[in-house]
Amino acid sequence: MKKSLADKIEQYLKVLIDRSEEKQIEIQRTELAETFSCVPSQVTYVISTRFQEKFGYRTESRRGGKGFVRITRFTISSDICTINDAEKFFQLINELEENKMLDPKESSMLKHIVLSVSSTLKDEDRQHLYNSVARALNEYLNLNQ
Amino acid sequence: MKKSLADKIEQYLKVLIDRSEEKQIEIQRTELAETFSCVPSQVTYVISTRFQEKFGYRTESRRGGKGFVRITRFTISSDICTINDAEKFFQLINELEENKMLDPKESSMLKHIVLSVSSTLKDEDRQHLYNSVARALNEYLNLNQ
DNA sequence: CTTTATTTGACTTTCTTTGTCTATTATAAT
DNA sequence: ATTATAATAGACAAAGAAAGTCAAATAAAG
Repeated sequence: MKKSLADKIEQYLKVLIDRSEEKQIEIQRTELAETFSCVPSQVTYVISTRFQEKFGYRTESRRGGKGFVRITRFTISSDICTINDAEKFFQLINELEENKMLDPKESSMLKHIVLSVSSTLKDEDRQHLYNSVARALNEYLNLNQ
Repeated sequence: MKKSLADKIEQYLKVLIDRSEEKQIEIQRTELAETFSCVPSQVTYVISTRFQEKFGYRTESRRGGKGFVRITRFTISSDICTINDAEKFFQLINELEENKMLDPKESSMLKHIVLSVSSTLKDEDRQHLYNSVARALNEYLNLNQ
């Protein structure tokens, strides 16, 4: 397969992430664009298509002077949580966020809390947690229009 | 991350606060500006963007001769270890809301979810839930300053 | 040939830096 | 005591420095 520019940038970033201690890198969009002699929005394109949550990456960024894009690879260690349920729960939250039922902060707060709490539970309790939180959240959102 | 000047000043102040006995410092805006070779309003900018109530800081100041800016880090008084019933949990949430660490919507959403989930649990699991959610929430709020 | 993915560029938003002008307060002068 | 002066900090706005958005043009895949 002939590698597109997007593929090359993707690979470049993934190598950087793999090599990094924290499985996390920070880049400057403009700088990276210069490295690959392309427009900055090309970098945005690569990040938004290849480094989504569903692929195990999270991104944050800051605009303005000394701005950056941070990409983190998160690994859900399969022995601690049943990927299936956590994943479905995350999916639900993401959907709700997309549909503007949840703000980004609310969304990330819920994810953090549920993930953290679930890690203290036994397998069957964990499953119950995802389920009951999802139902409670649904109920709350219905009650509040 | 390439640190902006604002980031550096922020970090400097946070170190000072952490080291202080009372989690409180007093600085002179002009002096600090000189230390960092910048205009005084840069210091104002850092303080107003990074040391807001929602991040757990309060500021006071006085103009004129012997003027100062005082920054206080306030900590949530509730001891998380003892959060093991609904009442204490709700108290914590209310406190966080008063301190602007949580919006009203976030606050009521959390209450609803935790109450609803807890109603499906046995007594000892319920205790555990309040406690682990409180911990996770605290962790989240700390991570996001 | 149609559909999907990539590339590009113009425009927008956010965050930072700097500067100017205003408000407040302690102190010195009257 | 009253007033003037100097020493602060605050408010606000302009300029600068990134990143984001969106849609049109192009290329690749089916």
